[in-house]
Amino acid sequence: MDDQQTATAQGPREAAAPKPLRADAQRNRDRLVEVAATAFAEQGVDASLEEIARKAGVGIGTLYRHFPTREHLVEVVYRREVEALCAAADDLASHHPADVALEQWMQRFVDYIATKRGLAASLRILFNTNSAVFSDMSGRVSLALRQLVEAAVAEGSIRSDIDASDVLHALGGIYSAPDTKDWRDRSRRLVKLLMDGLRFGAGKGGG
Amino acid sequence: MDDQQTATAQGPREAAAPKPLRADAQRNRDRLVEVAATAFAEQGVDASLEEIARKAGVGIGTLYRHFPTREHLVEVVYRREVEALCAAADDLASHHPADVALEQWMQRFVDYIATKRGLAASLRILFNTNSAVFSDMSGRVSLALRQLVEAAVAEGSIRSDIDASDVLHALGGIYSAPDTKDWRDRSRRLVKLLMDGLRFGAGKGGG
DNA sequence: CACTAAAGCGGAGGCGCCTCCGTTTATTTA
DNA sequence: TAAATAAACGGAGGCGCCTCCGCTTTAGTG
Repeated sequence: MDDQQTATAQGPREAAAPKPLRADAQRNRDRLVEVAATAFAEQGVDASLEEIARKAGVGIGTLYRHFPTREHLVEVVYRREVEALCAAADDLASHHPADVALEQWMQRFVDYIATKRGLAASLRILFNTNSAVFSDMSGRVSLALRQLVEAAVAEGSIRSDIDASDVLHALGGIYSAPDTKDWRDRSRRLVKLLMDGLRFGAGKGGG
Repeated sequence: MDDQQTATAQGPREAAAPKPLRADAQRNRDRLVEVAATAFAEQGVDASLEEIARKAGVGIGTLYRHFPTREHLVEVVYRREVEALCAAADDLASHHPADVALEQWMQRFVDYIATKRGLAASLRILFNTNSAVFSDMSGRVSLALRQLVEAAVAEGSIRSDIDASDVLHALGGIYSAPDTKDWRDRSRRLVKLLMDGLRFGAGKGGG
């Protein structure tokens, strides 16, 4: 995740040498992504690029050299966040009982989605333009979820007659829920409810 | 079609009094639509609004008063063109044998689509935002087509074992064809081919 | 360390977007 | 026709986008 370029959509066949950036360039690039992540979260994907550059302490020209279009920048930020979400799965799994890890991860998922609501339209454009990005990312997310669910089933802390895709389906309901003011709270409750259901009748000795 | 406002998406229930525009306002509005139609056709929907205003001989403020967003203007232009296309159907029908009218209308349809290729993405945004526009417009187009087809069948100049929806389906193929350089020519040939097929085995005395 | 080429920087400049509001004009009323 | 007023005009101004290119910094070489 901290690797340098996260090359923007490699050409169709093979990934040519990504070529290491000069130290200062790398620093600026990281700064820009960092600032952009905040800006997009706070103001949506229409946040001013000039302001992002300013806050990152670089010239607008530098921003454009690294990210020739707004979409490039959005994509990199989006990837980074999905990867952080997936990394959190491993982290939670190694510090908590499996069912707790699952629950906390789902709550974090809700938080993540919360920042993306309203950006749906813009993201949809991105996905239409480059649908590989979307399938790649959603693949990672569902992999992370599957591992958490399977661990919890194996541990016997949730019931064994469901699988990851059922849980994903339930989370899908969260995403498509109308965008009301109390969306976040309702979603958190929904996750709790879901966990209660999952824990109910868990075989103490595993599936 | 020369009516004044072509109100931009009336509220959900009922159309309130559209209120006549002042004479100068009407004149400016018409001018803007006229110029915009040309500009969009030549440069795509990203044509400069300031330049459109300039060419129409009005200030940018006037343009924005009439069309608060770019999409409003695009929509009005789009409607106007669809209506012209449909009106052409009646006109052709009353000046030519039905099969000739049908053929010429389809060629004109190809021309129309030709100007819209590449704008697909922008139009899709419009339709996502306001899908009523799309269904309304496509309804008009298919009505026009149906009348032409039925007249030709009745006249006996094309075969009677097909109907308008078959023809529409064939035209759909044209639209979704890849956007190559020779698209227009290929489409014209396709229309000819389609007409040959339609004429083949036409009952001389009607269906 | 000095030197150099390549890589990177950054902001001025030109353009477009859109809002705001003082000025102009069409229409109504007397 | 003149006055009154609501409607419409239009462009200056502030901001953002993006390109272009002269200047600076880094990484390599002797």
